[in-house]
Amino acid sequence: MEQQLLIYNTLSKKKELFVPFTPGFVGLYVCGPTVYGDAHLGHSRPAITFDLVNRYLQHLGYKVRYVRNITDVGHLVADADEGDDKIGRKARVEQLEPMEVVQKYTNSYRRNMTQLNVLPPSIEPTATGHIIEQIEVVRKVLEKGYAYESNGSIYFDVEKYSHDYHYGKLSGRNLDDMLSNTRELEGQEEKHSGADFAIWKKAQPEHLMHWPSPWSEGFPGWHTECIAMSTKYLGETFDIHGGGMDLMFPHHEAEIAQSCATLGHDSVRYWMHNNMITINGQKMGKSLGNFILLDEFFSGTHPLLDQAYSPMVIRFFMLQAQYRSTLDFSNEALKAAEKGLERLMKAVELLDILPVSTNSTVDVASLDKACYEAMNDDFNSPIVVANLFDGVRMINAINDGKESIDADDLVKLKKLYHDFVFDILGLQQPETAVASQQGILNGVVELLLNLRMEAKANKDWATSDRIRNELTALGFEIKDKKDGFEWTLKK
RNA sequence: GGUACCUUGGCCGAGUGGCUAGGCCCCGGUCUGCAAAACCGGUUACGGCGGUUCGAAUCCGCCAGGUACCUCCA
Repeated sequence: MEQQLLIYNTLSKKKELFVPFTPGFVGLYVCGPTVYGDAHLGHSRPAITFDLVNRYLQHLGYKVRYVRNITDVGHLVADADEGDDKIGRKARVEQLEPMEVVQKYTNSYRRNMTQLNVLPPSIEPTATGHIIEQIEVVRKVLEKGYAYESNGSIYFDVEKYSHDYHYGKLSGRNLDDMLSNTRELEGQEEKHSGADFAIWKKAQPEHLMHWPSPWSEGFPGWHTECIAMSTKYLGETFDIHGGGMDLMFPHHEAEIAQSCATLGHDSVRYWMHNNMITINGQKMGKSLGNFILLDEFFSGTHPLLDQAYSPMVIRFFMLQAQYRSTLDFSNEALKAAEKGLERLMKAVELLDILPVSTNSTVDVASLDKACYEAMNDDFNSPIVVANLFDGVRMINAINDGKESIDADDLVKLKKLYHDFVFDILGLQQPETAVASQQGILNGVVELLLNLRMEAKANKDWATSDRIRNELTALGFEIKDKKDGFEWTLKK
């Protein structure tokens, strides 16, 4: 089935029909993390957003090359250009080699992403692995005349660029406003204009990370890594570039500038930006001190958290909001997501034991259509989830004998849930208890419940209630049936 | 100060000119010895004031409140 996918393009501020540059193939580039600390909740938003994009494009049959970089150099701390490199500073604080810092936090980022069931990208290039390519970008910008050297550093000449191209077209900014509003910062005497930005920085003696270049012993400046790596792996024109909204300016604006300056045209056809996560209505941010690490969510150790939340609850919680909306965190909202996910997953399990009839009283085709329509409308996952919950009611009704389904529809329904719940939304059944203990546990519980059956037969309610209540207190859920029982161990 | 966005029921969140998503919570009912689960039903909405329209949560204006970006940020 041919799907007409609409993607909201931040550049045009409109939903546009997605047509890949090369039929059947999609090039997807997403700004990854700067690895100088453990991943927090904010990192999971773009990761999950573009995992959804990646998964859905693949589901539609596209061959996707998904590139997500690891930034391990080149992001400066502090306001002025002469601040430290984040990685270098962290290395000094932790008494580590810079690459040890990089390795440590790359590992923890990948571990968290796996926990969230985020599929690994096809290529995960690092900035330090592409110094040569970045130097080449700087060289080309110089060659085209859109940069100048100043004391061993190279600056992008924004004013000159804006004569020939539109600087600010992505973020809706205008250069004159920017110039008149630019803060007076120290260390800018090397720049011709406040709007200019360094694309190569001469290293000061205290810098731990530096490389030789035609201009100085130094390190890449801002925004060059993405253009260098996206061009290398996806070509001079590629389909989708994603990232957080906070990167629109200056990062992505500067990427466009470097791309136009070196290639003479835009590289990116569809710009996608996920919105921010807020906590009590305020953005999470390192400088605000209100960010919660993913590991803290999974263990429930942060003071703001009432309890631990499993990675799948975090994932499901995010998918219940559209990626372009802000999403406000609260314990109440996460607990609601946890219960909802449990209800959804129970229904998915029921699919395997649903009674089959000779005719259907349910409309699987409409449900299927509604799910695809939601995804095709700029990846509207909350609508998909809502549709899946409509289906949960359908599944439960069939299980209760109030509706019926034929074999053909049941196959379609199973495929629908498999495709959307597992393949596209990327949800997983919660991990089961250790297998070796499972069998013993089953036996013990069955024994107790059989005793309870006997007590019930004798109308010994005190005994039967005691067994049930104490099992419930231990975390079991007991369901009485007409001629027996069912039980599950929650969590 | 400049620019952009947002304000939906107890909570989270879709929708974006008429047919009032969905989840969680709450209340009733069916079932049950009682519960739980499931199912059925119900309650509570579109920040305020104007305007356009046969009709506005949806379009326009003003006001109020909030958020983000403006070289740390996902």
